[in-house]
Amino acid sequence: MTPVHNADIARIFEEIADLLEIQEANPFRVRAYRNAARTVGDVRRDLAQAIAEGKPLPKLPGIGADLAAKIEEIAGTGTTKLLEKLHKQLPPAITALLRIPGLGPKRVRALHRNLKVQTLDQLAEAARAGRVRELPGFAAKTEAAILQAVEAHLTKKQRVKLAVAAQYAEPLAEYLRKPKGVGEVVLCGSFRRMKETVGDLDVLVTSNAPEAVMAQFAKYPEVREMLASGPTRASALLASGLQVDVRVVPAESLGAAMHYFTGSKAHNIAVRRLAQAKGLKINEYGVFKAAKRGAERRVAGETETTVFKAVGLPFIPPELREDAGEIEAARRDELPKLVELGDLRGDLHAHTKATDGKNTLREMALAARTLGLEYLAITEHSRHIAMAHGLDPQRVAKQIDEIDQLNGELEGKGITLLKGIEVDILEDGTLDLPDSILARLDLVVGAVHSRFNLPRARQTARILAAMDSPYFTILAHPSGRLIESREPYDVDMLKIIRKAKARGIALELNAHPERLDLSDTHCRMAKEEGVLIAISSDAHTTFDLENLRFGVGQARRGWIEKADVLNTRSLTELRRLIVRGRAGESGPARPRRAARGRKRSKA
DNA sequence: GCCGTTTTCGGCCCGACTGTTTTCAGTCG
Repeated sequence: MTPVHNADIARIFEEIADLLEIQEANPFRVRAYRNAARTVGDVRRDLAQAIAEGKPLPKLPGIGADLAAKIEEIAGTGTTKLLEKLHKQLPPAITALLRIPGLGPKRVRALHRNLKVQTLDQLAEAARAGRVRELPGFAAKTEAAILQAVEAHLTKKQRVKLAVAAQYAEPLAEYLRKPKGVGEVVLCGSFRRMKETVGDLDVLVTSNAPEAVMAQFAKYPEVREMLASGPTRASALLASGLQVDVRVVPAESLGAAMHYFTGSKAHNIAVRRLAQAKGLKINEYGVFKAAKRGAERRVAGETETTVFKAVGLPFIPPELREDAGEIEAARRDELPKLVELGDLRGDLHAHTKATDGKNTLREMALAARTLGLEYLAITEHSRHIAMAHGLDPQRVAKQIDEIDQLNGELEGKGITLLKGIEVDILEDGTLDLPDSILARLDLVVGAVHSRFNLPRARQTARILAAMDSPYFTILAHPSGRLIESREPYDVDMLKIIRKAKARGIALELNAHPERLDLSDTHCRMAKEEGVLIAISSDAHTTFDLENLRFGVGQARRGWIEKADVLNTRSLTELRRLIVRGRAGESGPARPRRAARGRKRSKA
């Protein structure tokens, strides 16, 4: 049997939920399985491994005796009798039909019962033959929509990277501000939460003339197709393929609507549950208290702060709203004070024309100064990266001289270049340049750029070995993933984080929108272990320096505070921390302390 | 299927839009 991971258990619970739903089982039973899937999927500890080691299953919210037993069963056998039973009653492939927009459990059940549809292909076939429209509850229009959706599903669009979504979202928001009567236009949803990818854009508009907003939206030149359109709400597909949902609310509901449309869904559910316990109801128009004879009294909703206050919480920043412990932390008034872009005093990873960058040393230095940074580390690739003209020791020495000279010219101008390198970690864990040259640099950023598919143990050992170098300052893009296009390499991140702690090494949060690596969960892990994060642009052009804002967004999602970030330090303090790291002291990292806010109770 | 300093039974988040079963179920976010 292949090893069972938490994601496997989660997938089985999801499948059970889908199948039960098609069978019209008790919806709360279905929800219990969906909640369990999410909970298990988010747990950091490998449950099957814990069970194999004879440890008791931790108490997880929403997992009672029955589901706990099923987790143990899946851990032991890779499946559960309930799923097998459901597979005998319904074709396994049928759950794929639920992924088609417009098809829920009721319709899937009808399609299966009456047309014997079991797969997406069979569904497309039935729709083309005009058999779907003959079912009660379906008609020609529905049939056409289903057919189109099934065909589109085969060329499923990827989620859009945050930085890409920003390019579409910001001009649209500007456009929607034009009609008369418009107050605020706020981009909500996962975009506001700074998630690394965005599924669709949620745009909130306050206006006393919603028709004008809807009309304006319908005329937006980038709208390819209106998917739905009512007096206060509309959805459209943009030419870019991005779906946009626009919602108009009165100004007095702005806070409630912002909270509602920012999500996450899990966070909203948790907050509404709190409200319910206080006899309150929250919707996108406000917070309401039941009054006499079924009437309702509005008690909050103008701003998000009033919404949170109504349920007894301080304001929770959008990036934390994942129901990942933020509500518990808020209740105890222990929310982190999240790092902000303005807290960054330098950038510790950048390239120039000497390798694969596009700008000169001077151009990069001046661009960094323009952004208000006090220092910028130049960290070129090392010789192993031939295609990027990686530097050999002679060229590193030459750049050291150039930087010294430029720093002399820039003296007193508010920007200092640091001499660094992005040195390759070779397959055997050695570094791509000799100590003699590394010793002459201000900082050494180590990175994996090859052999991504080594087995977990070897990949981990490789990186741990590299971190033994006394010059190693920062581990660059620690997981190696490229969002939506390359999976992270298989490593034991906890071991790496603990090694970083022991050696006084910082972990990079690479702010490039393709990477955003560390992930938010690994940021939290690093923080809990007392390891500092370097939020770095990995700039290859002067423009790239502005990507730092996405890195900060990701750090905030990872509960990172100013003090957790290496490059919020002054240049003097930074140099001191690096020297301590070289001395083998528990360098940049600061003393471990209790995690602020209980971790997600599910984790 | 889970959960409980108001409960071991009876709750479990809520409203808009669409198409069609003309008064509302199904789906979605």
